[in-house]
Amino acid sequence: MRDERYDVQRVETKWSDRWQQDPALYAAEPNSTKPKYYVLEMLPYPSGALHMGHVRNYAIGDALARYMWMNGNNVLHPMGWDSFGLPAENAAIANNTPPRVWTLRNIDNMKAQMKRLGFGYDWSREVTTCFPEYYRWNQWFFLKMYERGLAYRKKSKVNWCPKCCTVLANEQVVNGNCWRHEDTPVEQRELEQWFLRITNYADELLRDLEKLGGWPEKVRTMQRNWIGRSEGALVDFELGGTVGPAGSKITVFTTRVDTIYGATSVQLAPEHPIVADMIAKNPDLRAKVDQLIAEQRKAKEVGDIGEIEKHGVFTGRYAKNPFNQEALPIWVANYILMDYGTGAIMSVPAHDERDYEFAKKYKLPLRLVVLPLGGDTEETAMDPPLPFVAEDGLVVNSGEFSGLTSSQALKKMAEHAEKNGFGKATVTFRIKDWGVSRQRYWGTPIPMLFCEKDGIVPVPEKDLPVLLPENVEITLTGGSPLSRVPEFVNATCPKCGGPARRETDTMDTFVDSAWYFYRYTDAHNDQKPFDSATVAYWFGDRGIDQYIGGVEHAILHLIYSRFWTKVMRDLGLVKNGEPVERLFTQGMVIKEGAKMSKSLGNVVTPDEMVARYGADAARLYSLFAAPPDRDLDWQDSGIEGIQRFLGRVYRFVMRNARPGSAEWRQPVPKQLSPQARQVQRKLHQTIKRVTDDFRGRWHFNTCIAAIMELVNELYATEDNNGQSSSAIPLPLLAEVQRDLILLLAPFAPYIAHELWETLGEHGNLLRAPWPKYEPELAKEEEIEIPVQVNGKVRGRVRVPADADQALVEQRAFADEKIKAAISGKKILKKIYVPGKLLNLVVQK
RNA sequence: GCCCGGGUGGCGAAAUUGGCAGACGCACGGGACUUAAAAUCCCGAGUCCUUAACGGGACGUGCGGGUUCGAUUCCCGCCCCGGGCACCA
Repeated sequence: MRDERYDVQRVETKWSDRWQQDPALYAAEPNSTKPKYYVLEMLPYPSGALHMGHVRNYAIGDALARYMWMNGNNVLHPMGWDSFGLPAENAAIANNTPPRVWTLRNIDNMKAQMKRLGFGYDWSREVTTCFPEYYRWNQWFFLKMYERGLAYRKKSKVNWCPKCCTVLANEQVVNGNCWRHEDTPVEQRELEQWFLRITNYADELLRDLEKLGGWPEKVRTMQRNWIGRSEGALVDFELGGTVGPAGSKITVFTTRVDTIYGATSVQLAPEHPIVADMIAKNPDLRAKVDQLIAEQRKAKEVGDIGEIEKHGVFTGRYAKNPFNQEALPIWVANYILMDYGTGAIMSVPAHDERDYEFAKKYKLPLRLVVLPLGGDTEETAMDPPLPFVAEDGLVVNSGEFSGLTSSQALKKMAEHAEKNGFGKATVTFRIKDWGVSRQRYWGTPIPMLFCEKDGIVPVPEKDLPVLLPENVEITLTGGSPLSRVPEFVNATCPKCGGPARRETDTMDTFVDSAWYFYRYTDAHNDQKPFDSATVAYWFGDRGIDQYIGGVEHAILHLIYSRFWTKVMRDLGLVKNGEPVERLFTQGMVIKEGAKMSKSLGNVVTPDEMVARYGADAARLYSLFAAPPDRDLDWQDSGIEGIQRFLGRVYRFVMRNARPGSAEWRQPVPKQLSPQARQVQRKLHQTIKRVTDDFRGRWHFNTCIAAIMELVNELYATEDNNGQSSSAIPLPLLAEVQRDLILLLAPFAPYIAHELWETLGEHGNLLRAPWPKYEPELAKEEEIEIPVQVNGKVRGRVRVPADADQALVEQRAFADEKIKAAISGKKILKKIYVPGKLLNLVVQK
């Protein structure tokens, strides 16, 4: 009798070895006539080892890829390594190992882990971003952008992380701290930096979010906030007196120019350039302004700039409101930010919360210039509670604009300002150009030269790649490590042949991940980043069919990728305007309600799980324990249950497979015993549930639960000897086992392959057709209808599935419990929901 | 403060269109097998009250209201947890 215990390690290593000997197994097919499907999981940083979050991410993607293969698609399912980055340099210092060696060792280890976990990737397309074969195209794109004015150099205040010893993009600053060092405040430094003009695309990036119906609303909202489009007007206030250069003026940005007659002061950011001029003329101001700057910096560092106590100082100067020629006092205030708008505002205390608070504190006048629109009582209309900030209202006390609504006035006043040369309607964005220079070694060298004679000169395309030199001494201080490598720095100017100095900064690693998924389609092209026709095949008009990753990349990686795609489209390289059609963001893996971390000692590692329970169990549990979009609380006892379930599947098949029997491949008889019908019905209901979820909401936890129910049903047919009941004809027993294995295959490929063989199947399981759901066979013949009396269930009746109301009522009225519940009461109403329930409403 | 999620047994969760709340799994209890244990198989189980027992009853999806024959599901008001944004002018 074949009833051995499931030897997970034996079976999994057997198949793992077989799969590795067959590289074509998971490869996309060339010249395929099948529909294409591109499923992608976010590539990992090779930090050393996979964690459970990776396992969950890849288990979702791999299940989908396998489902798509089984449904006859030509699937592209690649994997790669986001392998530039600072941790490699830290490790180099700590272990005295070159970043390249450390990185490649990690890749080897993580790749072995992935293979052991059974993820089906097309390794022939593997992309490793730290290889010159890849990063030369980063450099190529950079040159293309430079040609088009999309890459430029400017001196600017930048975010500097003292731990990384490098610059951070705005996106990499979290609450004033470094995104990698959450306890390290970012410093401001003035540096010459390379920027990519993402702001050129700000409007399109915002607009196209509307097209991304396959993205989570949450991610779209985050991007919308990040882009931060705001319509308003610029208005010039001329400076009175002699401060500043002759004829100088302060330009304010406002979204509410309709309230400009209510302005009672002008407020400047402490770091506004004109403040420096004022200090020069009036040194008494310096101490106070310095204090405001300090307050602002401190608040930014702590991350509560939103709660800073408002302070300000009057400069003693006045500026002229161009609408009514009124001289307004100029103040410097700590709640005005230099990096938004123009760093200057007009203060309208009657119609702005912040201005109101400030004006109250410093006893500045309030002037009401907008009243509520009709509908309000006369009294509140004339005297609304202040500040009155409603979006629309009636403009009053505003010269020729009085009587207009706010929305009319916004337009008219902007036009008026433009006609008279002191302002215009404008749009500002919160998003800034992407600073890509990093003063680090382990990244893509920026392909630029500095020549004393010719200035900034791009490296000619034919000289790419600019190779990252080996054997570079790495320290975390003193700026770019490359600047200390003379062989690298000293170059020849391609224009004049004279000496030139090479750019020693490297690129932000988000450049690498901004376009890597295009490279997978044509990973070995040494003439171009990729062949456009090949990309067109895999991306279609709308991008990657399904992208899966963590929500932590909602703005950084995903906004850069969208930008890069639009640039490539404008370069004529791709046709799609967006990189990703459908995006899925999975939840985090936590343990005992907390993030897994070494300090909490609650880390569960994939290696440990594979060794104890096997890859199938680890994958299945990570899909079973919660719906994939929610956080998953890892419980060791939970994975034990999955292990038990896999053992049940294994033992059932080992006991009931009869591939040698003559009947094994016969068609299932039409006439079946009730018990056999029950099994057949359950099978088709299960096929429907699993298939529907793959096509729809991806609640794999309920798919797996459904498969468990099917297995429980099968166990219920077994007699005491562990033999399936003779009431189940062999052809049906064969079919239900085959389909069970097929349904399980996307989630637990190892056991599925093993048992597929046990069932006498020799073909490739990955290409076996997905089981077909037949509604007729899934149908119940008899159903139970709950009968309610006044909304409470008082009994149940069994009726044929197609019973009409009359029959249900007849059975209900014959039921003792129902009779008792309604005896002597008048029936007011009968509600019958076909196939669902009968509710009798009786007099109380 | 604003915008998204979420709140259901001892625990992870399910209920897809307003129709039997708690599928599936964990932990737990009982039984079978065993010299014994492990493994395995079977059975039980929301809470409370009641009954010798079979059974019966009430309550129950964060809280308070509402709509409805009927609400975990829809509406209004609140509380708590997680995430994002935040003097953005």
